[in-house]
Amino acid sequence: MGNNDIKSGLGRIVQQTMPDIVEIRLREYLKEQSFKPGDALPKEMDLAESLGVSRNVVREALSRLRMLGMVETRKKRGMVLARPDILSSFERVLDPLIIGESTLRDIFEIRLTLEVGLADLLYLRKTPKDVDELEQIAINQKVTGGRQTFRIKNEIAFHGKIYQMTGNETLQRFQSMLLPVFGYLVSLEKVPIIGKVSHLDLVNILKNGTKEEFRQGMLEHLEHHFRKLKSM
Amino acid sequence: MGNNDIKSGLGRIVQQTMPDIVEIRLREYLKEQSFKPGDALPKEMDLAESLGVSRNVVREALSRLRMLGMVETRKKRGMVLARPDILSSFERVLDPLIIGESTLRDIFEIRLTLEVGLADLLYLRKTPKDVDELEQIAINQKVTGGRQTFRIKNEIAFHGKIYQMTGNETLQRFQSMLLPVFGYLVSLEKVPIIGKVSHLDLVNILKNGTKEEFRQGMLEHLEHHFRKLKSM
DNA sequence: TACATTTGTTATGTAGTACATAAGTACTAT
DNA sequence: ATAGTACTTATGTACTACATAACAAATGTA
Repeated sequence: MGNNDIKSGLGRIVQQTMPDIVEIRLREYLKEQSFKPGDALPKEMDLAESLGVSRNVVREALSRLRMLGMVETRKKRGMVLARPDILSSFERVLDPLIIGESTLRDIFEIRLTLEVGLADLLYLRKTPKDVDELEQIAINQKVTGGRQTFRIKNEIAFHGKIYQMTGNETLQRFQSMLLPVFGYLVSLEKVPIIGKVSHLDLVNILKNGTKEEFRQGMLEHLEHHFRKLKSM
Repeated sequence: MGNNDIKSGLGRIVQQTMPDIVEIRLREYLKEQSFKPGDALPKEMDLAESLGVSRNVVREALSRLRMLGMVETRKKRGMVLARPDILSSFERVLDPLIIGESTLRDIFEIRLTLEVGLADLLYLRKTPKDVDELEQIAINQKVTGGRQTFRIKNEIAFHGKIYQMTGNETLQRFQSMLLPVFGYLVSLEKVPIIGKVSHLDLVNILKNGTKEEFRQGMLEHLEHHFRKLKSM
């Protein structure tokens, strides 16, 4: 067994520092006291005193919560619990160069899973206007044709539009922040392969076909990706 | 137009503090210099001097990156860039009591989307052993029967097992950290409704049926949830 | 020479003080 | 009563000091 196995199996023992502890305590405190967005928090000095640490440490912990959007601070008025944006924290660590290869593949699979599963939301919320716009994108692709950069841009536009049509804002933002990851993966491909079902085919299904047909169509559109997964 | 519209439309102008700026600068720095996991960072004092800020500010920024798992610090050895766990940062802000209602619904939809789309991965990776275990869970449910707490626990076990069977670790962890959210949503339900397709039905499809049948089965299993979405 | 122990150096971790700044609050004058 | 002023207070930033851990070098011993 190589050294790598040990590392990934055990992970490093990280000595908890005071800010770590204070961060956790603060989270617990906010929960226990069932703070709601808008409520005011005690001031830094009081917290430091209660916890028996320096103001410095408290500030580090607060800085973290602030970064996550859990609290906002204003001079003199003190701190207020806020409603964090769940995805912004996610975005911060999502860099294809930093995250590991297995995670990269996981994320790719999740995308495929989502797009095949999207059919129901799509048929629930799609509007004729949306479908028209999607068609325009698909047509544009056919016109501009093969060139690589255009192809990728259009690919993004098409699939992005589909996510947007679901009316699920979180999903949409999730997809948009995954784009760099896919861009990275596509750049690794040497020869771009085109699926059996084209974007225009998908649009036509959306116009006249059923949910099941769309799912099947999307599946075939993405099929070569799934084939690649099989061999991994 | 009510005050609420203004608030949600504009959002608060947040004055950027020095730690905010330093955090961003550090990220840029890491990217530009194309640091790889394991590489050593400059020491705090050097950073503070280069950036023209106090060590305090640098430490706050570093504390944030440390929380996200982007850097690890060890006494004397300095800091090294680490491979962040993309989901742990996510987990920190995922509290059903804090996140807004619309986001809650979005997440719920994402779960449904995922589970319907899972079929392909599932058929790609499932083993007879997995299917047996899943069957056991489904049988247990039938035996223990109706009691509420058991029912929920079993529901979690069943769907959790399915995620596990996909072999996608990220997906699995994602699901497990969403559990509190669903627990919260279920607790809001007054009368639990059972889908047309039971867990045992799904197991049988997994044994003898096709991917398409499974997708259809899962869809009907979750159908009452989709119905609820329609009326929102 | 090889190994164990001690000492020293250095970078991070924590505490504490000081002051700037912004945002309320109370008070005053027209 | 309103406008303007002075005061108060909590956060933001800087600086100093020292504890602690980890590595490095030097010293001592077999």
